[in-house]
Amino acid sequence: MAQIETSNGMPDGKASGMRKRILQEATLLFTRSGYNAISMREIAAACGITKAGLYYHFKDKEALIIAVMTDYLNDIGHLISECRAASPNAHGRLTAFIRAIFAQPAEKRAIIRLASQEMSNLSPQARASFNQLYQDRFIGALGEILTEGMQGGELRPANSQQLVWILLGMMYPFFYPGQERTSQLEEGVELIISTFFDGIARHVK
Amino acid sequence: MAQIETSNGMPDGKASGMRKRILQEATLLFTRSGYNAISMREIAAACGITKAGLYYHFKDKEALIIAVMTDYLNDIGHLISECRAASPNAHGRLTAFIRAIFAQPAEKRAIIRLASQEMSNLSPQARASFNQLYQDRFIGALGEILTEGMQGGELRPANSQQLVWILLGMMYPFFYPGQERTSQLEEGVELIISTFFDGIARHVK
DNA sequence: CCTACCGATCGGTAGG
DNA sequence: CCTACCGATCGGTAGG
Repeated sequence: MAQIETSNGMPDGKASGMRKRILQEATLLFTRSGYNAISMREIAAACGITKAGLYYHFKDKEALIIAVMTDYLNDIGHLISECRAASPNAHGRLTAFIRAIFAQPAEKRAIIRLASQEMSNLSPQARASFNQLYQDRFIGALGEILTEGMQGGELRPANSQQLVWILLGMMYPFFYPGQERTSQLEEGVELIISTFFDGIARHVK
Repeated sequence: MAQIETSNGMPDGKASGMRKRILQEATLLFTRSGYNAISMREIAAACGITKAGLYYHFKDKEALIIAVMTDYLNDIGHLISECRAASPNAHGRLTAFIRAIFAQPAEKRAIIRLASQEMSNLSPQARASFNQLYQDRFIGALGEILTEGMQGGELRPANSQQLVWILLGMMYPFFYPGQERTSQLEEGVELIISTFFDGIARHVK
């Protein structure tokens, strides 16, 4: 493939173009096969550079996956803020969040799974700092929406943190590179929403 | 540590004792850190034998993880049969299943997560055959319980296969080696059950 | 960003 | 010929 760089000769710029390219390719490869299954050589080859070139942009392999996950967590943080502003109640806010996540490219939302999956393979320091970001930007922000919904009487009282995990868990199977699951994605999204809020039992109206 | 073998001198027996020991240790290590993060040397050391000894019992690393996952899938198959027999309706059968899974040692139920997670790291042949077993013993068996519940009017109509994935997804976060999640496990189990069947919205009775 | 490499460790197998 | 391994090393590859 030909090179895609639209500009070069920027010696001190942070957004070098290649850095973004590396993050894109690493996201694809890591979410497809896992952190340990992907070598720095493979990522370099996907980017059209050598392995040593990778180490110019990222200190080591861990710094690369941390960048992938941190960038996405920041996106998620903004997304949750928008969903909160878009509706006054928990149902509206959370359905907006769920639909927005599934409107993303599959390899983007797969980073949520990647983060849970590879947390144990991070160094203790990286794990600690990333875990805090994960809690602040993601789990905590969703938990607040649930807590407010319970206080307003919209939702029945429960452990908000556990409910966040349960909601994310329901979405989890759709974060794998599935086969025909893609064509049934819209159906799955609505099933997640209706199950989470109303359950699957046939209620007497 | 001392050897734990209770008997020896069984020249033609298949259950050699060491084979079970290997499967136990591999289960712990693989579920804790993932397939690629654990070396055959580490598994051998945990068993008190050399790496070459491992290869006497298992042809290669893939055969070992396949054995871990297949043995557990067979247990699950029996478990689902028992849950089916224990109750006449979907609610009773599935709550029995969920409670039984969470009554297992954490590293046992973590194999469910391991299977989803490491499927992509298996060779195409192994993946194909394992996927079929997974579908037969697990996903399909649970899907049947849901389908029957819908036909009997107990559950509202929906895509059974997707609902199985959603139910397993809800349990998924509790399949990680969590910290304080263990003390809140019973609360989490009941929250999964009540959410799956009734949802989290405050319904008018 | 590349060429040219390193210490170490990977999964797997030899003869005994 | 068999079992249940061991000590040493194979060809390749990991991150750096």
